[in-house]
Amino acid sequence: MSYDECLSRSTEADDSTAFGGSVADGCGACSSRGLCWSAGIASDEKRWYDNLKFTRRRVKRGEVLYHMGDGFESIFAVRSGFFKTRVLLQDGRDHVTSFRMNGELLGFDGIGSQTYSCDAIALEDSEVCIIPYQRLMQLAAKVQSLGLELNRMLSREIVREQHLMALLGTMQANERVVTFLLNLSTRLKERHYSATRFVLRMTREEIGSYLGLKLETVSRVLGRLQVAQLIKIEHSKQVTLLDIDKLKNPIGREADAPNVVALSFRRQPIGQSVAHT
Amino acid sequence: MSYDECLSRSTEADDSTAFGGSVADGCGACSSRGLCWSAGIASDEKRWYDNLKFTRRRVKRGEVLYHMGDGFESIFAVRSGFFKTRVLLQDGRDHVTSFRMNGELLGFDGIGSQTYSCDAIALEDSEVCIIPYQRLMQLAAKVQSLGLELNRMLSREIVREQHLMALLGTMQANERVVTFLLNLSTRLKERHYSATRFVLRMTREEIGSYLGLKLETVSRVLGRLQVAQLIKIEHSKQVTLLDIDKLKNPIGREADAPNVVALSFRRQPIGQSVAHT
DNA sequence: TTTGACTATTGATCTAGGTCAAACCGATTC
DNA sequence: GAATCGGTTTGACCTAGATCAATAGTCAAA
Repeated sequence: MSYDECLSRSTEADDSTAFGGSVADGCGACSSRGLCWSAGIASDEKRWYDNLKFTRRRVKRGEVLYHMGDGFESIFAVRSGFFKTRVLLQDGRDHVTSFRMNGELLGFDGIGSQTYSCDAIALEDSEVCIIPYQRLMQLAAKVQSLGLELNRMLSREIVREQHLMALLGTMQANERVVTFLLNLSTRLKERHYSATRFVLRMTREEIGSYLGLKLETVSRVLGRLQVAQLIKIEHSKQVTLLDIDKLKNPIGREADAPNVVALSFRRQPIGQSVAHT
Repeated sequence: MSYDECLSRSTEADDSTAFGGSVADGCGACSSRGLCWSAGIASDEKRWYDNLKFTRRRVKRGEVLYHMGDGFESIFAVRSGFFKTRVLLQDGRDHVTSFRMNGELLGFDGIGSQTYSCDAIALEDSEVCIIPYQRLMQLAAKVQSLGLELNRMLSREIVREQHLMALLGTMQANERVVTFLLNLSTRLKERHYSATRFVLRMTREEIGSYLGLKLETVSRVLGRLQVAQLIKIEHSKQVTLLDIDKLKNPIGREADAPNVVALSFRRQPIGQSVAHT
C-alpha cells in the first residue's frame, strides 16, 4: 500500500462516509497547516503528508462529534469552528475537560479502551478531518517520524491536563479565570488571530465547569477584572484584554498584586461611592 | 539489531549506569509481569518481550527519580516501592498529580517536550526499570504491537487525568477522599494485595494536594468515615475499608446516602452524647 | 415589535472547607 | 527517659465561593 493509499479516501468505500463526510483539498493546502502536527514531522518526510486527503465532516453547533461509549475508530482534527469535550459522572454531573479550536486534535481518549471516554460537542458550526486510527497506524509503521509525533502529541495532552489539574487543585477563582483567558489568547495568537480581542464561544456555565467554578462566580470575576480595567467585555462574549502584562502577574493573591486593587469581593466596590449621590 | 539488542543492557556501555543501575532477571521473571504492559501486546509477539532485560535503579525514600526540566531520555516502570509525581507552579505552589505503585509507568510527560514536566519522588525505598525511550522506539519500529500498546498507555493516562479533573472540578471533600481510597483499593487488588486493608504511603498533606484539599480537611473526612464505621484507621497509616459497597454509594450528598448519616460536619457527632456521661 | 428562550448580571445569604493554633502521637536520638 | 521532630488530630473561627432569587440583556422566531 502506498502512502497515498494509506489514509486518503481513494482506497476503498470509506467507513466514514456514514457520517456524511466530504473531501476537498489535502493537508498541503489546509489553513491549519503546521498546527495539526506536520510541524513535528521530519522535513524530509513531509512529502507524504502534504498529499494526504482526509475525509471531512461538518458538525453543527450543539451537535455531538462523538459520544462517550462510542466505539473508537478515528481521531479528529478541527479544521474550523470550536469544540468542547466533557466527561460525565455516573450521577449526571459533568465536567468540561477541554476547548478545541482549529488545528487541535480530538479523540485521543478513545485509543486506550477502544471506546471514547468523553463527549465532544461543537460550540459553533464546525468542520473536522476524520483520521482513521487504524490506517494512521499502518502509515506510522512505514513513516517513523509519524509514530514519534503521535507520541509527542499524546504526551503534550498529558502535560496540558497536569497543568489543568494544578489549576483546579490550587488556584483561586481570579487566577483560574485569568489563566483561562491568557491561554485562549496564546492559542489564538498562534493561529494569527488577535491575542487581545476575541469572542468567547462558550457560555459562563461552560467556562465555570472547565475551571471548577459556578457560572455566577465566573461572571463576578469577569466583572471585577473589568472594573480593574484589565479587560473589557461587550455583549457578554466579546472580550478585549487591556493589559496582558498585568494579567500575567500573580492575581487574586492580594499581597503580590499591588497594582490590582479592585479584585477582591467587597461590599463597597471601588469607585462606587463616587457615582450618582 | 536484534530484539534483544534493542533494549537489553548488553548492547553497549549503558548510558543509564550513571544512575547506578543494575540488572537482574528479565521481564519474563518480573513480579509485575502482566501489569506493566505485556498484557496488551499480541501474544505471538510476546517472546521478544519476555527476554528483555532493563537496567534498574534503586531510589531511596524521599529521593527524586527525575526533576521537572531534566532532559528526557527514559520512561520508568516501578518494580517495587511507591512514587508520587508533582507539578510545580511558578510561585512555588505545587500539586501532586499521581501516585504510582509497582507495574505502573512514569515519565510519559517528558516525551512531548523532551523535558520532564514534573518531579517524580519516591515515597518509600523503591526500584524502577529504566526504559530508554529511543531504543524503545527503535524496537517499536519492528514490533508493531509495541507501538500500539504505548499509544494505549498514553491514552489511558489521558483518561485517568480527565477523571481526576472531574473529581477536582465537581466533587465534595467526602467524595474525593472516598474515591481516592477506592482507587487505591482497586489497584492493590489488581496486584493481588488486600483490597480492604492497606497502608497509606503518603502523608495527609500529599493526599490533600492530590485531591485539592488541605491536610486538615483530609484528616477530618477520614475521621468522619471512621465514625460512620466505613473505615478503620490505625496508627494514621493503616487503613481498613469496612464496607466497600457503602463506600461506593454516592457520599457526601446527603439526600442520596440515607445509610451514611454521620458524614457531615456537626457540632454534635453521632454517638458522642452516649459516651461516658 | 413583540414574544419567548436563553444567558448573563447582580444582590443577599449561607456554608464547606480553609486558616490558625494548640495539643497529641510515635519514632528516634541523646 | 527526656527531648526533639515530623506528622496528625482537633477545636474555634473566618471567608471564598456556592446557593438562591430577582432582574436584565440578547437573539431569533413569529
